[in-house]
Amino acid sequence: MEKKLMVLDGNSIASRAFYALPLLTTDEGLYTNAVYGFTTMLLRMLDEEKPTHLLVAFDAGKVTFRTEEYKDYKGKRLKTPGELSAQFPLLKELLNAFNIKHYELNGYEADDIIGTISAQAEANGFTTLIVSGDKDMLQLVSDKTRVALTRKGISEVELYSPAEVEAKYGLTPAQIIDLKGLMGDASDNIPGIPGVGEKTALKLLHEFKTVENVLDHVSEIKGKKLQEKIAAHADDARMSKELATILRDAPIEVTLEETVYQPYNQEKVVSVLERFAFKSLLERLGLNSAEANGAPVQAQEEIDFVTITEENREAWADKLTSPMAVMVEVDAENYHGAPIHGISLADGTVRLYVPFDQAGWPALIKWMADPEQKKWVYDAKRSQVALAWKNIQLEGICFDVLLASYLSNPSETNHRLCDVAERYGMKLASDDAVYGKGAKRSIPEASILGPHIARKAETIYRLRDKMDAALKEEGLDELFYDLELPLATVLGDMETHGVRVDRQRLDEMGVELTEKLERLTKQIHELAGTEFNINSPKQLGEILFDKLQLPVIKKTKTGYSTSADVLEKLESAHEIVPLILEFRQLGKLQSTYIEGLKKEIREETGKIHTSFNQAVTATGRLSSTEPNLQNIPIRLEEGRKIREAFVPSEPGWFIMAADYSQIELRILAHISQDENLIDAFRRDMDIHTRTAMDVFGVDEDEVTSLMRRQAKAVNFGIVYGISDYGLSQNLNITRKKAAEFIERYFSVFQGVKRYMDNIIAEAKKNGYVTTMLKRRRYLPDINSRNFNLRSFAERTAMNTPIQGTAADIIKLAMVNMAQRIEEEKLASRMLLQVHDELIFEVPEHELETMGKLVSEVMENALPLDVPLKVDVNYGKSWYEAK
DNA sequence: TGTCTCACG
DNA sequence: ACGTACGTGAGACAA
Repeated sequence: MEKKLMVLDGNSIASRAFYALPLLTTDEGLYTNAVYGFTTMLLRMLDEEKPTHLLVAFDAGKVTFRTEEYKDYKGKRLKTPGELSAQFPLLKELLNAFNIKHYELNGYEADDIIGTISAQAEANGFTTLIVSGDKDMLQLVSDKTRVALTRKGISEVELYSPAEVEAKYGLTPAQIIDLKGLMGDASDNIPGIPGVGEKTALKLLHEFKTVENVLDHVSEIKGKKLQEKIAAHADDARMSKELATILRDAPIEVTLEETVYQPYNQEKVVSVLERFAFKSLLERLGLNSAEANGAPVQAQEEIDFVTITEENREAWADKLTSPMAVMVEVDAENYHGAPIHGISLADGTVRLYVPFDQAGWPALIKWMADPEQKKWVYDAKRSQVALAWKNIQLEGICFDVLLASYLSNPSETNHRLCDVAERYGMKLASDDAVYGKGAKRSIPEASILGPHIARKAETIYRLRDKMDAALKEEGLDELFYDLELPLATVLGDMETHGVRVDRQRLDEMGVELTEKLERLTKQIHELAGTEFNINSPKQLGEILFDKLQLPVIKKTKTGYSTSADVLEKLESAHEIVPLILEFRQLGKLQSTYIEGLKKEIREETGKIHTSFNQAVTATGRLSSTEPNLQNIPIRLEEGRKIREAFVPSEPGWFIMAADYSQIELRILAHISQDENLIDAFRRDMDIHTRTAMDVFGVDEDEVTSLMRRQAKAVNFGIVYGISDYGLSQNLNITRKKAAEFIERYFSVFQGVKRYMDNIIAEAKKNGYVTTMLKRRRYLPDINSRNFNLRSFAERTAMNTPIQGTAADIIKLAMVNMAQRIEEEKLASRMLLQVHDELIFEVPEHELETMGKLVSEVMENALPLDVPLKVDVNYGKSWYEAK
């Protein structure tokens, strides 16, 4: 059998885990986050790699041969925090329980143990995988030895063979040492050459291969300053290289035979995991006998219910009461026109299951359509729309478990009924368990299906009071009852009505695009000198950067980046590049919008029926799927033409589009109370021009188009939670320049600055931020010691109240609009929402009324200290409504 | 299934 | 020094 050694860098992974995870403690007061993170990583790698031999290497003590040589080695490193160092004994205890060999050697680092054992492994025909968070390890990569580096804390690893090292750095593994020699390593206090960072070091190595060779050819290096620096620090470079070199022949006493990975004693492992309170790991290893092995399906309580038949239904008619939980079991993910298995009902005493062939039960039809009969459901819109396709009306919904769960934590992606139930201490079999997953999905026999659906209604019934209390507790009840719940009905009506799409128009555009794409394909293949798949980033990268030798601007995990911003920088480098950009643009139109949309036109109605998802985004926005009608092209004219195919569903009608102007910046003005920003909007100025005037200190007529463009980018940045790096990327300017813009912005808009500081402080204190309608988003990483996680949370804290309040406002406008259309008995219909705009179809004689009504309702949805402004346009298609 | 790319606000 | 703009969904490719 093939021998496979896995070596883990104990110190590196444990400290990565420590900084990536919150500081977990057990009841006894043990800190365990590093141990926990290390263990999950270990188990994952064991699972994926299935090694035959296994070793964990640790550093030993402060004094190593490297400190002897260079007293400042690791000199500036912050002391290991006590909360971390206390975890190493625990980690070793856990490794012992798992029967995993660990080793440390006085005077040497874990690196050297790893370097030595892997050298021995290579000599003995092993393949080796080294797991670490330290890039230095890449120098050990070879045909037989791979390195897995942790990414994003410890949640991912990136595997390196020689090819990946080459792809990422353009270096051989051995040259990694030279890289360190030149650039140094601040965390280990290895000096390198001052002023030489990764970019310069790579450039030098691509040309001269080694540190020694660089030093021998100083005079040939471009840049006088650089030459001087290198000459002055030649010894530093030599020493740095030496320090960075991992030993392959340390005097270790551990042998390969000792690292054989053997089965462990379950009792010992259980006792250690229990002491550390690693419940999820116990479960993962199947070690907490009862829960992990017993199927949850059996754990749920049996309930009594009656299945409605032709014969017994008369007797149950008067049991349909108010309130009652209703579960409409729809067969498919996409509920438009989908089959329905059945409907179950529960009111605490009565429990009914109505197979769908009994759905024509007159008492039920009447009860469902009666708005006075209160219904509690899971996913109101799904129930309403699926029934509407069967011409069954559902009214009177006054609780929705899905929406309640979403509001209680909009960052949660899983709101399945079974999981919500579990969070509230109840058991319910998952749909996956009952129906099967993927290819195995099937409808179970009636003796399983009926009880499952009946249990769902029962679960909804039991959840309602608890969830209602939870909503009130968090101040989310108004948002829920007055906004989200009524909105579900409005959205359901919009989806059911659908949008008329002119298939012929799409066909015509498709034919034109096909011709253009064929021409472009030929030209591109000719210029490349070979035929290849232009849609494959891999093949395209090879053509551009290997064959045609264009300069590499950016790389991805898997190879060269060929994204539009990279290609735009290469546009003048080769005539093939603009053709590829055009191919990409037209290809996207063809596949996603022409072909994609045509597939979504329903036979039954000749319309497209999207689904608005009301419970996915973390900010409170809607999203749209199958198809997504919130990303129909508009920015480029060729794409915008797609909108010509979106037409009214009645002859002679019009499409009307009403969009909020700068709603997010207006909200920012209101919540920050920035005087300058408020003034700008009260004067109804062009906000980007005004920003340019203030930031660049010029008069209105001196604002150039460049200045306005840059000011616009700054405004976007402000809304997103500004960072100098992000702005520099967007504007293609240096980070320093971007930082200057931001500083100048904040000196003029001091109220905005104050808001940004305050909202972050608030988030740190409360653990969440809120919108104007009290919608809440939790930010668990806001106090993280991991810079990346924390920064992300801070930007989110700045952005969410703005984006979320905009979502609140347009949702209010939608509910109000639907009500006004009904009250005023208008024929017009709301069709779509695209975050800051609403699309309607309107008969000619209602154009004037609707134009006024829409702007009135939208502008007054929520009064702010600045006016909200709405632009209304209409035309014979969505394209013309501009 | 994950990755890349790109469409929108 | 770290490595990023905020929020989405879909199609194509390559395992």
